[in-house]
Amino acid sequence: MGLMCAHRLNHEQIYSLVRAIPKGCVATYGQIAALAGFPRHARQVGYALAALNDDSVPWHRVINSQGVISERARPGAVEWQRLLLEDEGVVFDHRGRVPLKKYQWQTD
DNA sequence: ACTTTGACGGAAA
DNA sequence: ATTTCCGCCAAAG
Repeated sequence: MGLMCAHRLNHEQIYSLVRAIPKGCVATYGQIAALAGFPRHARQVGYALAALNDDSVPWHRVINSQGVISERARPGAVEWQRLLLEDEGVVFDHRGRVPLKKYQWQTD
């Protein structure tokens, strides 16, 4: 039933947290890992999202710690992600970065 | 039981 | 500011 503290970070834990990111906000890979209880596992969050095959996960709300949309193999993916974010009100700065101060999901 | 495949982040130079 | 180094590992075939 409830959530137990797992001894490893699986993809579903990551997806659950990403589903909780409010519309119009962003979270960083490292932030999701830390919220899951695995502070230095940002890369795994990227791996999980790369393997994603689930429409219910708002993967576009996850960006890197610089406020930049991370590069990936598939051409056009970065531009697509930006459009999805802009559609929900996220405004990028002139360098193509999301101001984290303004849009990062605050939890605590 | 391997081997391959990937959307990171912090520190140091 | 930019580059390099290194720790990080689940899932699918």
